[in-house]
Amino acid sequence: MVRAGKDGAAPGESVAMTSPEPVEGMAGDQRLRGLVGYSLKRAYYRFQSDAARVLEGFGLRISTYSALVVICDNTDLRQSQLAQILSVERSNTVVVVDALEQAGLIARHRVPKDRRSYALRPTRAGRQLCDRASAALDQHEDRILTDIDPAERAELLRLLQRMEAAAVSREDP
Amino acid sequence: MVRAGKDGAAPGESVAMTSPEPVEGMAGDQRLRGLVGYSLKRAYYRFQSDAARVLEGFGLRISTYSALVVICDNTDLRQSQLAQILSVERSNTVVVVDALEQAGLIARHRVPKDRRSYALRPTRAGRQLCDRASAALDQHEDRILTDIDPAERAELLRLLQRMEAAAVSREDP
DNA sequence: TATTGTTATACTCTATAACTATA
DNA sequence: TATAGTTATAGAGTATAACAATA
Repeated sequence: MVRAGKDGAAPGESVAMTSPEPVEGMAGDQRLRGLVGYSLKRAYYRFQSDAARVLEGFGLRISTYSALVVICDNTDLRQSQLAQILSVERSNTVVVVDALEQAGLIARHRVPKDRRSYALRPTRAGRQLCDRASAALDQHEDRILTDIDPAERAELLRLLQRMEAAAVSREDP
Repeated sequence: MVRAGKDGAAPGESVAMTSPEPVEGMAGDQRLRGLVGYSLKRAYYRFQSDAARVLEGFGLRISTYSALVVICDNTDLRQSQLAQILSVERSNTVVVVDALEQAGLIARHRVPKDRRSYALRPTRAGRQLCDRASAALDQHEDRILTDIDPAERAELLRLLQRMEAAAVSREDP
C-alpha cells in the first residue's frame, strides 16, 4: 500500500522531497492544508531546494547569491546595511561576505570617513556571475511557474508581500 | 526568548525581524523582489516565527503540532506514514514522536500483525490540546491575514499548492 | 556610550548512513 | 532480502552574547 509507483525513493531523490501521495482512506494532512502557513512552508521548501540546485551550478548558495545581488545593486554597501536589507543578523553576514570575498566575487574596501566599516563592492567576475545566476534563476522560476499565468504570478507576489508586511505589523504586543 | 534588552537591536525586536525599511537612495532588495522564491522565503520566515510563538504557549513546536494533527486525524498511523504525509525523513519523525509521547499527548501501541511498527494514537489530552492549539492558530492566521479577503486567501492557498505540485513534477532531470 | 565588524556558541531543521528487530 | 523504527552525525540557517576597534 502507500507506495504507488515510487519504490523506496528514486535513486537521487530523497523521500522527504517526494510528493505527498494521499494514503488511501486516510485524511492525511487535509486539516493542515487549511492553514496558509502549512502550504506556505511546503511550497517554500520545495521551491528553495530547487533554487539551491540551480545556484549550486554557479558555486553559490541562496544566501551568497542574494547577498551578491544586493551588493551589486547598492554601491559601497556596508555589512550592517546588507544585514538590514536581507533581514539577517549582522553576525551571520560575516560568513556570507567572507565566502563571496574568497571566491573573488566582491571586495571589502576600507572607508576613510568611518574606519569601522567596509564598503562592499562587486568585482567584474562578481557582476558577471551575478547576472548569469540571475538569468538562470529567472528561467528556473519560469519553468516552475509555467502553468501559472503572468497575472496570477503577479497576484501571488503581491499577496506574499502583503502577508509579510501584515506579519511585520503584528510585531508589537 | 525574544528578550527585551539585547544590545545592538532596537529594544524589543531583533534586527532580523525588523521590517526592511528601504535605505534611502538605494535599490535595496528590489531586484530580488522579482523572484517568487525570495518573497516566498520572507513571507515564510515571518509567518512561521509568529506561528511558533503561538504554539509555544501550548508547549508545542511547529513540527510537533503538525505531527499531532496528523496523528489525531489518521487512526493508528505508523511512523513511516506520518513521515510520508508530512514529507519529512523517517529518522526525523522519531524525536517528534518522542516529544509528543513524553508530553502524554500520544501513545505508541504495538501492532500484533506487524511487530516492527507502532500504531500512533492520541490521548485525550492530546486531542484536547490539538483542538485548542488549532483554534489558536486559526485565530492567529485570521489576524495576520485580516486585510486579505477570503477570496484572495483561497486564491493564495490554491497558488501555493500549485507551486508545490509544479516543483514536484520537475523532479526528474 | 554607541556602533561596526567579528568570534563563538547554541538551537533548529533537514539529510544520510548504518544499525536492530522483525518480516 | 526488505521494511519499520532507531541512532548518530553532518550541514545549513538562525539567534544571542561578548569582544576589539572606532566613532
